[in-house]
Amino acid sequence: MESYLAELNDAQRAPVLQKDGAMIVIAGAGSGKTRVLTYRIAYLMSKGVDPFNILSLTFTNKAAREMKKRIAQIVGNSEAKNLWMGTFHSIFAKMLRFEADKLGYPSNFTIYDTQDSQRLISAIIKEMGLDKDVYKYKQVYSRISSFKNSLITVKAYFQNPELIEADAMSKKPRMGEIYKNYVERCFKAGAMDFDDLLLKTNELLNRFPDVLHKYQNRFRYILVDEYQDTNHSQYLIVKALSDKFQNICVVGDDAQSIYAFRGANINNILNFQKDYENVQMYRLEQNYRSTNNIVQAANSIIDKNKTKLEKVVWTANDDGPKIVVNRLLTDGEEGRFVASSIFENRMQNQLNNGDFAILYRTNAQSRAMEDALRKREIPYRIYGGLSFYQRKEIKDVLSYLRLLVNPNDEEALKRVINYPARGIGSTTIDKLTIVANQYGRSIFEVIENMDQLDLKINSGTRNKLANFVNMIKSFRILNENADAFTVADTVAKKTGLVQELKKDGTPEGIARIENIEELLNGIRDFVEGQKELADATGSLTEFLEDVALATDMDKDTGDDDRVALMTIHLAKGLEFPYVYIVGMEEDLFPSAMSMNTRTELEEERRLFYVALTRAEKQAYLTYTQSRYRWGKLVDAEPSRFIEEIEAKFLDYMIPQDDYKYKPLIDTDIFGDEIDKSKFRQSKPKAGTPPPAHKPSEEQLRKLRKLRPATPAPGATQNTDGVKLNVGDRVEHIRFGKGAVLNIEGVGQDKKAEIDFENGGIKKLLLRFAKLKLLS
DNA sequence: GATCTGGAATTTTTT
DNA sequence: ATTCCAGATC
Repeated sequence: MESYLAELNDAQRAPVLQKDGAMIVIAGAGSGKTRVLTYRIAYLMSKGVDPFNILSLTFTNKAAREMKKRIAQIVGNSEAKNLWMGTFHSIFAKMLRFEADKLGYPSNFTIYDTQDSQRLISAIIKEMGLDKDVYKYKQVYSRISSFKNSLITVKAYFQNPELIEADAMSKKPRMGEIYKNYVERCFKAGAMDFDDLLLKTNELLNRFPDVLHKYQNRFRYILVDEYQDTNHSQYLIVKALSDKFQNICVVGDDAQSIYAFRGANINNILNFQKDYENVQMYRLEQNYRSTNNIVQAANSIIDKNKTKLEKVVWTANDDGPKIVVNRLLTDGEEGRFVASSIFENRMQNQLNNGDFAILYRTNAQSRAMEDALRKREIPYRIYGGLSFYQRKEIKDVLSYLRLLVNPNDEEALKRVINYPARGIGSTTIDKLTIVANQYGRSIFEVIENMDQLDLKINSGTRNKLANFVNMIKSFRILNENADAFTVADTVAKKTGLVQELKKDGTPEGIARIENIEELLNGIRDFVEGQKELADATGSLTEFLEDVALATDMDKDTGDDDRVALMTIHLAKGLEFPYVYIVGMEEDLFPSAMSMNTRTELEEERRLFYVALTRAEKQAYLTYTQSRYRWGKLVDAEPSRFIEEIEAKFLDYMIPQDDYKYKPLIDTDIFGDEIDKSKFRQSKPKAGTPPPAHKPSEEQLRKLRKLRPATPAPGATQNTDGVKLNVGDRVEHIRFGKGAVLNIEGVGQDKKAEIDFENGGIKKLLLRFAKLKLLS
C-alpha cells in the first residue's frame, strides 16, 4: 500500500516520513519538491490524519488541483476532496467569508482587483484636490500595498513618525490621509483588496482568540510551498496557525525567490530555523529535470550571489548540448530567429509545439514573438498580460454581477452606471459621490434615498437613476431564486451590453460578444461543477471569488498543442524541453529599475536562474543590437548575465551569418506575396513633395470623421482608431463621429471598394497596400 | 452630456 | 506604439 514511497530517492523520502514537528525542505530546481509535498500529504493521510486537518498552501490553484488529483490516485478520491489546498489568497478568502461579520464585513464582500484599487485611489486623490503628478496613483497604490503587507494599519501609520517623515520628505505629506480614505472607502463598499485578504486574516486571528483556536485545531498539519516567496503578512498567518501543534513543513528554494517587489521576504526562509523548535532541515540537491550543462551553467550564475543558503545542485543526467547564444539585429529579427529555430527543432526532432517555451522579462516583449510565430503559423499561447477576466467587456459583465451581489461595490457601480450610455454622466456621479462621502454611505444607497436628500439633480436624471437602481434590484430578486448562469445570462441581455456590441458591428465587437458568451459558458460549467461538491452552492459570490483570485496559470489550457509564451515570473514551477530566453540585454534583463542596489540585482540574477532551470534539454539565449522601445529604436547591450555563465557551457552563434533561416515572405494586405520590385525602397529626400498616393490633409481630415463598421482589409483597429497602410507608411486614423463604412466586396483584381454613406468621399481604393482616395 | 483633440505617460515582475 | 486624460468644442 505504500509502494509510492519506492518512487522517491532517500533524500526525498526522509521529509515524507517525518510525520510531526517543524521542518524545512530546501529544494533545488528540478529536485522533485512537488512530489515530496504530494507524497507527504498522502503519507499523513495513510497514517490516519484526517484530510480536514491538513492545510496545504500552494503557489497557484492549478498546482493545488493537480496535487489533489495525484493524491486522490494514491489514497482514494473521496478523502482527498476534503483537503484544504489552494493559494493563500483563495484559502483565506474562504475563511474570511465565513467569519466576515466579526470584522464588520458582509459575507458576500467584493474582492477588488488591482485595477479597482487603483481607480479608487485615483478618485480619492482627485477628490482631495491633490496634484496627480505628485501623487501618482500607481505609486500610492504600491505604497499602501506595502503598508498592508507589513501589517501597518492606518492607525499604525499615524503612530509611526518615521513613515510620516519619509512621506513628507518625498513631498507626499498627505499619504496617510489617502491611505485612511482608501481604507474607509473599501470598508464602506464592502470590499477587500488583495492585501486585505491577508491583512484581515491576521486581524481576525489576532483579535479573536476563539477563532484562532478554532483554526489552529482545524489545521493541525500545515504545508507551505514556495516558502521563499511569502511576505510578512503571510508569514504571520502561518506562524499563528501553526503555533499550537507546530506541525509545519515549508518547502522552498532561496535561489528562486523572485517576488520581493510584492513584499516577499527572503528572510522568512533564511530564518525559519529560528522560528520553531527542533527544526529538521532537509536538502534536495539532485536535479532530475535538466542536462548537466544546464545545471552547471545555472550553478555558475547563482554562485555570483552573496545572500544564499549553501547547497550544491547536481545531476546524473547527460551533459547535453551547450546553451546556444545568439545576437540579432532587432527584436523583429529575434522573433524570426526564435520562430525559425522552433520550427526546425520541431521538424528535426519530431517534437510538439508544447515542448517549447519562450520566456521574457517584460510582457511587452511578447509582441515581436507573437508576430513571428503567427507568420510561421506556429500555434502559441500567451500566459499573463491582459488576462481574460481583465478584458473590458468581461469586466463590464462582472461588474453588473458584483453590483447585484453587493450594491455597495463602488468601483463596479461607477463602471456600469453609464455603460451602456443611460445619460448619467460624470457631473451626476460627482454630485452623488460628494453626498455619499458626506453621509458615509455608498452611492447606491444615496440613489435609493435621493428623494429624502438635497441633491442638485434634475428630475430627468433622477428618473434615469431610479431606473438603474430598479434594474439592479430586479437582478437581485432573480438571484435569490435562479442559478448563477441564469442570472448572468439575464444581465447580459437586459442591460443592453450585448446589444451595444452588436450595434458596433466591428470584428472586435463580434469578438467581444464571443468573449461574453465564453464567460457565460464558464459560469454554466462552474454551476454544474459546484453542484457535485457538498460545501459549495454554485452561487454568484463563489464564482466571483474564483474569478477574482484566478491566476493566469489556473485557466484550463485545454490540451491543444501550443508554444508557451510567458514572463519568467509566471514560468516558476514549470518545465519545458526547449526554452528560449529572449531579450538578454542590459536595462531589460537585468531591468533598468533593478540595478540600483545589490539586493535588487541579486533578485534579477535569481530570476535568470529560474529561467534557465526551466529547460530540460536545451536552452537558448538571445539578445539584440537594437530594440524598439516606446516606439523608438534604441541601442542595446548584451546582458551581464551572459558573461556570468562560464564560457564552456555556451555555444555562440555570432556572427549571425552563420545562422541560416529562410527569409519570410512579405505579404500585402490581401495575404498575397508582394513583388518588391514594384516598390521604390529608398526614402524620398527631404523637401520633395509627398508621393501621389499620400492623402491630402483635407482628405485625411474627412477620413478621421469616419468610423468603419468593418475596418478595411489590411487595416487594424485599436482602441483609439484604425491603422491603415498608406504606401510604405502606416497612418493612424483616430475614430471620430461619422458615417458607417461598408465594404462592398473585394474584387478579383484586388480592389476593395468602400462606400461611405455620407461624408463626401465616395470610394476608397485599396491596392497593393497603397491607399488611394477617389473623388 | 457627448465627442473631439493634443499631449503626456508608458515597461518590471503579480495574487 | 498605444493608451489615457483633461480641456475644448459640439
